[in-house]
Amino acid sequence: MAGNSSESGRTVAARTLALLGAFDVAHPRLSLSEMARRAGLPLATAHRLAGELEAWRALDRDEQGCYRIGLRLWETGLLAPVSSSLREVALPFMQDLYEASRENIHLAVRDGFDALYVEKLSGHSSVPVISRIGARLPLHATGVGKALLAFAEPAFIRAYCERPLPRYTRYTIAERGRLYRELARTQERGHAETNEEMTLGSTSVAVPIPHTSGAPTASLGFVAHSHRSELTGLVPALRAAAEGIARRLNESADDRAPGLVHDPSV
Amino acid sequence: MAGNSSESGRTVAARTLALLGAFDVAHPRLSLSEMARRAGLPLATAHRLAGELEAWRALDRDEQGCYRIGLRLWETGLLAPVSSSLREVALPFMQDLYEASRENIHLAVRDGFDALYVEKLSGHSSVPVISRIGARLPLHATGVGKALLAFAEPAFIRAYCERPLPRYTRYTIAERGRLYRELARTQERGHAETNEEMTLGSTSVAVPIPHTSGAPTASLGFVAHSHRSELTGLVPALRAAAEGIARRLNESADDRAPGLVHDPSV
DNA sequence: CCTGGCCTTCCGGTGAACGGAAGCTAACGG
DNA sequence: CCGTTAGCTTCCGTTCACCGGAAGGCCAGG
Repeated sequence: MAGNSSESGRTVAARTLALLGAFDVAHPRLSLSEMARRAGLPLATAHRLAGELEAWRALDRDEQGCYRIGLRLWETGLLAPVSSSLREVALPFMQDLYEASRENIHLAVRDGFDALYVEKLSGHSSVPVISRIGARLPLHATGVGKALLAFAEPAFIRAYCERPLPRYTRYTIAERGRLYRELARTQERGHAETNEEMTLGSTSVAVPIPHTSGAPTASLGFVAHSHRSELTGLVPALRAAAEGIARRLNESADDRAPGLVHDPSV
Repeated sequence: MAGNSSESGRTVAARTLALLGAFDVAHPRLSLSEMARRAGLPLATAHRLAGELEAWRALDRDEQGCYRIGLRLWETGLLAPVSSSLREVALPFMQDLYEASRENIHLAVRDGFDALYVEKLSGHSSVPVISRIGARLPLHATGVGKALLAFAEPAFIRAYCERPLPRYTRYTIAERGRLYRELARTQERGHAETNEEMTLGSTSVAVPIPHTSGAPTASLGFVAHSHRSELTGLVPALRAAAEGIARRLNESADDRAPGLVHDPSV
């Protein structure tokens, strides 16, 4: 920065992004002071930068003057491949699965050490689940998570298991050795299963969405009440959908290769 | 800025946001040079700022080095009220409507002079439509758009009609006087209808989602093939859903009022 | 080997950015 | 009515982060 910056070496861009980073699921609505405190910025600086974000509509203000994430940022975020490609392709398949089963359906990708939920369909008849679009849940205790983890590169699996494995219920597989065995079984079967490992009373199955080269980038799964045990019967349908999604994803990737840049407006 | 800035008066924050603004639906994937050109920035500047955006994961790079919107920006965008409140509340109602009708269902809000599509459900049996989550379509030629326009403040209606009204098909109501009459009829009926006004072969009905005070903030509508004329029969279901959504939205707004800031993590 | 397109790194001058302090507004209580 | 508190907004002199032309790298195509 310039001037009497208290903390040298922090760029304007980084401070601006820190303001956006002050928002999270528990804090989707912040006053200027809260935002400044959470971003670690002096009030006057936060005020100036927030003004610029507001002008671009990355932030909005409600009647009380509190800041919220703005429409333009939401719109821009929709351009991320995870939404514009993956979600777009997967949604019709997920609706088919929903109509056939009436159970919760999740689509997740791996991001760092988390399963990131990209889409979720659920009706009134399905079990209420804690997931939510944009939610991050652990790889070792969810169906979609285990499907992502079991088919990841061995080095990643090892790295994941080295870390502490939080326990959510008494059924969570929180011991390294048991998790390795569970992942090996998942690889053999070709699909992941969970039983009350994240939430008591819920059971799930999931399959990876294959990728042409290497580890899967996404996974697809059902969650239901644990007393309904026919979930494994839905695995073939799940696998067919996953393969359909993979095929469509590769097609659109090929589309892109020859032209490299097709830019109608320039 | 500092230094030998060619264009004075443009702040770093504004340039950073201009880089994000270089992306749109037709350009979700940009090389550094394209991004710089579209943002109106010198290459070296764009390179530096893009590096900061990438570090925060507001941008990602693919195998070829091209930039795309990053996961973190997508995640942050989900915190916008339009997604975290409106969409979350409306989705179960929309699924009910879909199961009962098997038609396309749209949820839109007004943003400036556009209808902004917030959510869309459609099955394989429904007509393919041009809408897409995040799409912007005109207020005078779509069902959800007319529902938003007809129940807006009179001053806004006048301002909208002053502007040129683009024509999309020979059925588009592109004349000011006819549009006024159509909006009056929409107000009396309490719901909007369109007939091939945006797309030949498609018809739609829509209702506003009432707001405690003043103009509706959102609207909900069906789109179907125009030869299926029973769409008006679905209006009561649509209206019931809109009222349900409005009630749930007001409840959650009330939750917020007493505590003003309920912040479990601080 | 040369050429063209694109990405990345370097570096010195300078004006945009910084943030403490003061002013402002609103709500509350005595 | 006025003192107090809490939060937002504005002001302004100092200074260092930013700027971007230029040079260097890299790759593919001729």
